[in-house]
Amino acid sequence: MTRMHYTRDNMAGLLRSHDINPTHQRIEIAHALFSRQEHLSADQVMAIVNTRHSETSKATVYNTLKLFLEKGLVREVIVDPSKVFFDPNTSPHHHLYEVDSGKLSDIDAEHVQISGLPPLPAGMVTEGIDLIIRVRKA
Amino acid sequence: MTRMHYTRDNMAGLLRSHDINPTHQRIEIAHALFSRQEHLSADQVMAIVNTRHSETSKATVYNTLKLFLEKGLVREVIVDPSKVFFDPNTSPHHHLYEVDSGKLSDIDAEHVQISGLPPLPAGMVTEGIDLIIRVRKA
DNA sequence: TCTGGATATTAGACAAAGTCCAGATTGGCG
DNA sequence: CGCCAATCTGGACTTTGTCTAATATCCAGA
Repeated sequence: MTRMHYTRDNMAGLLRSHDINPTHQRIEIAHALFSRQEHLSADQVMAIVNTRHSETSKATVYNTLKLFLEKGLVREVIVDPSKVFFDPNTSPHHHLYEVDSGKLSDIDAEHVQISGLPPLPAGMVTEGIDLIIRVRKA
Repeated sequence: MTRMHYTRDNMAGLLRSHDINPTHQRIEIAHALFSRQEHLSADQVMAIVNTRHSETSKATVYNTLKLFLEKGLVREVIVDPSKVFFDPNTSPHHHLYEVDSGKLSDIDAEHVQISGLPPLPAGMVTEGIDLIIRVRKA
């Protein structure tokens, strides 16, 4: 994958390619996530988007993040009981969570192998596998 | 491990062996979790404990569950962004989460192998590895 | 250009999970 | 019995997220 700049113009294209109508607010929110390539909570997204010029409401931030999720533009990471993180990296990967600091980082799934899992219950399909390594200072 | 009955008397012993003062409320809460061998949320624990005679306050339920957690009596399972589950099974195992129904079940870790993980950051130790298989109806 | 309707956004009320605190209860022990 | 520490309690509070009804925006077609 070629490196690209996460300009707002490119965001519009990205949204369109995921079948999302690229409105002003959606572009700002996508830009917040993708230009940072970081895991952000809804709160953080709202803070970032609202330091820039245009104001975006809480409802829109939540609506938009949910929309991005449905359209496969971002992934949800559930590591902290108090808030959900949104991850602009949708390629297969796992997570390393530093419990003390709350820092969350990616582990590329390419070399990780999980074997010996029992068969799924009948009529079920895997929606996703979340592997979280929780670490703390020694 | 021999099968045992999770009587309230046995709960007192269990608590003591984990360095927890076995009060009336704590025994009831432990009993709720261990006699069912199920994953329960704080809400569910409170509901169960309060259908029986003695009333236990919300604060006590939360305090007690946190205490059990610190003392290694239960494990925390974070799969649902809206509530934490407490797991009386502390032996190494993973989880299967049925997204639609919210049903959560155990996967014995004995035969599951996870390989190829990168080394931990310097000065960090693993606190736990959470593997969650999210499934849904086909 | 004007208009209608679909889509998107908004403020703010609301809900649910969890925390916090100051006062009341309990229980063990001398 | 009376004391002290540990525990428990109700209720106010915080935070994350949802809902709703009203408004704004956009665009296609006349």
